[in-house]
Amino acid sequence: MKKAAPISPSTSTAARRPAREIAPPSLSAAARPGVPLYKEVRRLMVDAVSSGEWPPASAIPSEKVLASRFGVAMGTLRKAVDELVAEHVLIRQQGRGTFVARHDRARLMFHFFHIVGADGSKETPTVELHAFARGRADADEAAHLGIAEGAPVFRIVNILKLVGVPVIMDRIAIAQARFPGMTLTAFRDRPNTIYHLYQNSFGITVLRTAERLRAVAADADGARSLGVKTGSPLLEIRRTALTFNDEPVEYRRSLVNTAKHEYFSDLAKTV
Amino acid sequence: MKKAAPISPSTSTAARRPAREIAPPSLSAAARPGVPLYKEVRRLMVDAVSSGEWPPASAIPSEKVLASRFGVAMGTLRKAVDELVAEHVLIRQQGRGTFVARHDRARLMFHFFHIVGADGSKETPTVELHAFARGRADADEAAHLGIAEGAPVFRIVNILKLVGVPVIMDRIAIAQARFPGMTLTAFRDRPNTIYHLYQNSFGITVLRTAERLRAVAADADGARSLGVKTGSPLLEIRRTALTFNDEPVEYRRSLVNTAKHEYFSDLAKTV
DNA sequence: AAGTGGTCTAGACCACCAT
DNA sequence: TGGTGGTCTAGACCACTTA
Repeated sequence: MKKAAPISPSTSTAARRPAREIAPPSLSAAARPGVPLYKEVRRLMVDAVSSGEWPPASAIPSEKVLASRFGVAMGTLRKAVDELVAEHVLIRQQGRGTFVARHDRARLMFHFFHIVGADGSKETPTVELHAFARGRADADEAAHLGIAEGAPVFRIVNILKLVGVPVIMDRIAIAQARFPGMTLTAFRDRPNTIYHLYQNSFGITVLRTAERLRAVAADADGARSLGVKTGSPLLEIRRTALTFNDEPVEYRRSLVNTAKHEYFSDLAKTV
Repeated sequence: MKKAAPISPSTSTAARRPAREIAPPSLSAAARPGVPLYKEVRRLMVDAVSSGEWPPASAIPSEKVLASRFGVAMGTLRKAVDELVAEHVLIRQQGRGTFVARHDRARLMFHFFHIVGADGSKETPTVELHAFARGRADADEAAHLGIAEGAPVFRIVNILKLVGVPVIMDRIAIAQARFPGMTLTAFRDRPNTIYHLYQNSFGITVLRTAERLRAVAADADGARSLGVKTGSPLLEIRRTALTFNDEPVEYRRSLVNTAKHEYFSDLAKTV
């Protein structure tokens, strides 16, 4: 076995290790008792991604190389990669390699944009920045961002238009501590999606979201922004965007005019 | 190799087959070219479940037995089972066996009931049957049930109460052809959930749902049923419930009073 | 003690992509 | 042609449940 740094053949919890590795102390990362080897490999790979060793869109080393680097068999390495592919952290491409997932427009639309036309068609919205301000987190924002009440935040208001008609008003709150140096111009002039900006300029990758929805009556502000009468029913979405380890990074309150659009939830495969 | 009925070592598409199986014709089910072996195994297992050979809650044969029965290696068999477990068709229990998933109350609440309190807590609702009737599918129902307009349907109206307060009005439509012999009493006196009734009395297992949400103003009927004023904002959910092969089996329109509750969507792991 | 699923190994050949 | 991921094999030992 010419492997480099076997993670940890130590505990008797995981499956059989080769006999010639009965004793050697864990070299790089000690696996805790009860944790399968492939989970430990997975953790090391998440570290490599979130630390920036493997930046977005880059190709990671081949499975053969990684198996050797971690001192595990191909099957074990693949099981770790399988999980990260399922969570959209990595993307496999047969014949080409495995890549760190990048937040491009297609991914945003597919995974994080749930408003569709009445016929189920999904259009890309045009985004208009209406406000960018510094402030201090209120209780609601603090709770959902996992920060202290009164901690400094950025607040952004966007109006999203579909086929020229305003349909969604987004009010976004992010912690200033997580996005140091964020500016109005960075936000306004970004050539790509907002999650792409988070990822490329601040090293924050949004992996999943939790959303809570309710029907509300339009207040004066919402009514004006979306061109409906005060009191009209609007769909309110409160979204928390999460990164690695389920850490919250963005809190977004959206108002949606569902007269000609709707929210689509495909609680699909393998939830 | 003392395996029983190797699925199909025929085409050169899948990976290596043992040399001594170069020629033998496919015995039970011919795998089509380009289809991996484990997908074919998976298909056979789905057949066994949906045909009733493995009824709900029953233990399926052990992995060793199944690998032999299908003439594949354990790893291949496990890959097929992995998928069905991820889709909640099967449930693995270490040391006990693998079982066909059953529609009990816990599963309903976890996978198919998305209304939570303002604090995120989930309570089990009490269900009141308000109407049961035969009718003919309108265009909307026909489209979502995959049947012809005018085809016979059952229509059920339920009021769901949380802590004694009516919060949800469900209007359910199902094709009579799929639920022969369905009666008011079967519906009213079921000791378990409605999906449990579908599964046990009609052999229909609901696997997943697609939901479309919008905010609407309460009409007279909805307002009366939910105890709110006409015109109040209500959350409308239109749900299509699907079984194997994504066949629609139930179309449900719900109205939800989201004054003190909300819809929770955890577009979580591995969507 | 026997049987089940859970993890892991150390390979093999295949399909695909880039060169 | 060489390298990548995709599939598959034939085992092993471990952890857990049940009897």
